[in-house]
Amino acid sequence: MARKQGSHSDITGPKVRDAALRLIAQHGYAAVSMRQIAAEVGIQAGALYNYTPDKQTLLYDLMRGHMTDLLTAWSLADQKGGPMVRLEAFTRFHIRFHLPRPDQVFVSYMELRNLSEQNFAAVEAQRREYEDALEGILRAGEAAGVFAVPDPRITTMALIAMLTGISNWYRAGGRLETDKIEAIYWDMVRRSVTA
Amino acid sequence: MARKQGSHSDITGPKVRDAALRLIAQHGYAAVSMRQIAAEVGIQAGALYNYTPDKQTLLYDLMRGHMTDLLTAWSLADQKGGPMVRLEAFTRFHIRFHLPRPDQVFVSYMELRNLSEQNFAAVEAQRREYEDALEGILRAGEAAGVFAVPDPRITTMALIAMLTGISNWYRAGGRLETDKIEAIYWDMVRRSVTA
DNA sequence: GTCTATAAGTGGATAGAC
DNA sequence: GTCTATCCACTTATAGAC
Repeated sequence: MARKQGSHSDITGPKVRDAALRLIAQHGYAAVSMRQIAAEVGIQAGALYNYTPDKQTLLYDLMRGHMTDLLTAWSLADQKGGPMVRLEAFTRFHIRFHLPRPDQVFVSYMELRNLSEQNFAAVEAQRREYEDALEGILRAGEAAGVFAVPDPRITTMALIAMLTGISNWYRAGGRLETDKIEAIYWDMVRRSVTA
Repeated sequence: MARKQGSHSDITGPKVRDAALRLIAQHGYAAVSMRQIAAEVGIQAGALYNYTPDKQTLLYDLMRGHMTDLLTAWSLADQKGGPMVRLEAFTRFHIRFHLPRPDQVFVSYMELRNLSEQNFAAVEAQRREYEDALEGILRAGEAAGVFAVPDPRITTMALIAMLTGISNWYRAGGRLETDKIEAIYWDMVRRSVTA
């Protein structure tokens, strides 16, 4: 189907988000200008405002979208079964989901303070929902006598920090395959919650 | 000893660094202006340049100073003894050093990308030195048969991420005492490196 | 949908008076 | 050592032509 010259909203929209994500991950939200994003896309700065009402909303959409993707993917990956099975599923899921998305991880953990109060609250609620998924698994395991976890909330924060920290050093094509990384971390997670 | 009016370099210098640290931790390096820092100190923006040649150097001094303090403190806290003793010392030291310094931790981990290439290399070398201290303990324990650590480098990164992550949720005066937090994390660390 | 032009304001940094 | 005043590059966002 023929399309009018200059009408590219269906392709330019994603390009704007991609460029914004890459540039913000590299330089930070405050350090990136709308002109830089526009230049990366190949348009003028004014045209960006066809795709976002303002810069703040652009950041919010990136972070909100990442968390929504994460929660949706986990709801599909969550296993039926005992706490040990579910904890292994969570561990492997977290690694597999985050490793291919270094820019999203970086932006989602570094730019929280640049969200407006309302936008921060919304993203924080999503993060809490994800943390609660792990905490629920730990509590189920503690109740079943499979885990020895004196403080499930603290252990949740400790495990998520440990797993998310992979993104600080992992580089695609590096020394270790994803499978090997999963195995090493699952080993540590399992040992740290069992007596 | 009498002092000339308006001559306050010995007190203004620290006030500039304190204000910069607090503001950068809260809003981010790129989002904080020299005018804001000056206002926080109670001077005009131009006077800041008596204490730093430029904004970049101010950030570098904060991060460099924090890492120097960390390395110096660890060199004093490092225990003689077996790997288990030293690992516990490292774990408790890391927590005790970082918890009272939330702003330094935040800035040192979030603003790396805003350092110039040279400044980044210098800070990164200090961070590597600290990581290597832990890695050395893990390797000694593996060699002695005390630990079961298949990949000491990965375990180093995992443990530091887990411990540093405390700063993401810890608030002074919260539910848990520092001693209790130390105990919970040392328990997890110990279990995760032993078979 | 994209462009050019522009409004209105802020950024880091410097000069020179005191 | 601190001030005021200033330079000028750069910021987000909008208006209106095409």
